[in-house]
Amino acid sequence: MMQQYIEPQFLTALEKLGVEYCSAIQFSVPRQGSHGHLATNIAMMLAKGLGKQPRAFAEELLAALPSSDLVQHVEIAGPGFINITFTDAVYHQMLRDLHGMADDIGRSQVGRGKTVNVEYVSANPTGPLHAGHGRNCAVGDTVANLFAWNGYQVTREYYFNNAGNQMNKLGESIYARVQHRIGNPDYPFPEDGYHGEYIHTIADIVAEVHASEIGQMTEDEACTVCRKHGERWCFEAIKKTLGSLNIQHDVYFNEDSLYGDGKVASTVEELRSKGLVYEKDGATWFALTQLGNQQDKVIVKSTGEATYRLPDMAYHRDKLQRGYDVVVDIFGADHIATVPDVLAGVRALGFDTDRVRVVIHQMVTFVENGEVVKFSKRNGKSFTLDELRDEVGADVVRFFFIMRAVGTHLEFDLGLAKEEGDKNPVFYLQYAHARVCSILRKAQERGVALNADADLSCLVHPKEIELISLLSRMKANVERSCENLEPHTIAEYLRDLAGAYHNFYHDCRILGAEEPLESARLLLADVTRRAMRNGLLLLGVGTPERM
RNA sequence: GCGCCCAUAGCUCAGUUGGAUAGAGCAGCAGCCUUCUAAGCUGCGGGCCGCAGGUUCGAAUCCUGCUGGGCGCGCCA
Repeated sequence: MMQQYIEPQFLTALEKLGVEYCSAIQFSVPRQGSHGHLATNIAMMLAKGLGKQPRAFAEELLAALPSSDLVQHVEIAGPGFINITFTDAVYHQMLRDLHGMADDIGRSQVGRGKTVNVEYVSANPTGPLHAGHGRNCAVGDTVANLFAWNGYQVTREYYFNNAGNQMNKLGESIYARVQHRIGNPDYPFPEDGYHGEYIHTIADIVAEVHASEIGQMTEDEACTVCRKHGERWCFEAIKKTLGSLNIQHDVYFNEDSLYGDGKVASTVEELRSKGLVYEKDGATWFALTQLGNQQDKVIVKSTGEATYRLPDMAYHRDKLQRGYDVVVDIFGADHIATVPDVLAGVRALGFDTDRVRVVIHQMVTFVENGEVVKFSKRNGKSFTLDELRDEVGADVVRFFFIMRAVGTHLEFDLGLAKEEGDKNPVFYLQYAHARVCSILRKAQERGVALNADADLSCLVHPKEIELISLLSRMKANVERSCENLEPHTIAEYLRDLAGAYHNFYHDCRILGAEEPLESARLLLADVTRRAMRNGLLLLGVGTPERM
């Protein structure tokens, strides 16, 4: 936001010097206060091509720079940086502009008119979500939110498979428990069956609902009944878990439908017509090596069933055909091997895979008291996302899973997560929000009204300027976070923002300050409240007004 | 053996797409509430940015090669 006041003047100066430069001038906010409010390396970037010394060229540039009452002074530093120090008037103008945005602070329109499909969670209905799924859920939903906050029209999609081996195992596992229940304790439990507590729960339901007829059915019929109950139960459980984390999908896409409407078959035929498919050992192979990948892979087994790669390609083709400008996949690191194959296939089918953006997040380790926690304390088996949420709360779940860069292995500290106080980073943000709300409430009680026309020129304290500066950068941060698919940068930004507010609050008395200071500070507090609130909404966590 | 990801303070991690003296939280130590929420703020200590080369005005960041860890490499998903 700040650079909009100075960039045109640099362009004018360059023009005056007869230097052609087409890309945007880079400005950055220096870490160090003594380096001014904004710095540019433009002189260093261009000096070499012009055969000049960076500092000498910077001198020429400054001489050609039109004067402005928004700029206090400009200086050349170090190897050729140009450091710009603004007058406080720039900050007052920015705060005024931010206030004018009302509840749109931090929103951008860079994606206006564009559509995006974000696919995430996508766990098959063979059981409740486990704690490790949490990262996919939180990252996916936050990425979807980021697109929405950048003006894109977003479709949140869940891809699932309710056919095949794993689902049959589910049905068989439930059926075995039903048999145990109805007086057949020796009925064999399937090898690699599902052992969770929930299988018993579903078996209870089946035994109750189908009490009379289950004994009459053939094993196959009974397993099918069990599988259907299992699927329904699991999906309900999954959706309930997601709902409790503030996550709702727009589309549940059934993999099986790709067989029904011929999209899987046509994918094979199209690839075959391009000479990329061959038969060997009774199976159908996809010639990935011809596309530069490491090895050819089976796409239809000798049994006639497809391997997952094939419907995956058909599915991605379908999403691209639906016309989304951007198609985003959120995958765990364990799925990494399939990505290049699927993309190669879709590319071979004639689609521009630049439209596909894949977010691969690394695995999660849960730690408590310095020890790795692998299993649930409650049942000694897998640790469910519900249990995690019950233990630490939905806000903490969402925040902890996105607070680290997706590319790094995440250590989820349960001890820290359960902490309801100052150590917990979510509370730090929420507390800042609640604190601003509190002061606005108090102002109202005292009859001090928020004045949109307040004279802001009295805001000159360094902590006030720093807070405004940070607020002015929110939109750019939201844009960059979306462009790079890096939700954690929002968490970082909000921590800085909360810190800047606490600093301001500590050093600058608001209520009771002499007018026009009181009104100006109150306005600054209110803008901070809305920015903080928007940031928390973007992350999908609560925005408490009292704590 | 091959592919992808990672390596930064005692611990967990940031690092503005290659910038100036590498930052934060936690842990440790020392301070700040008769006034708007102390779930806050201030200060101190703590570093061969895994190792070795290379690219250039300039590298934690880019390239190459090592070392150490994670995830994969199936006619499972």
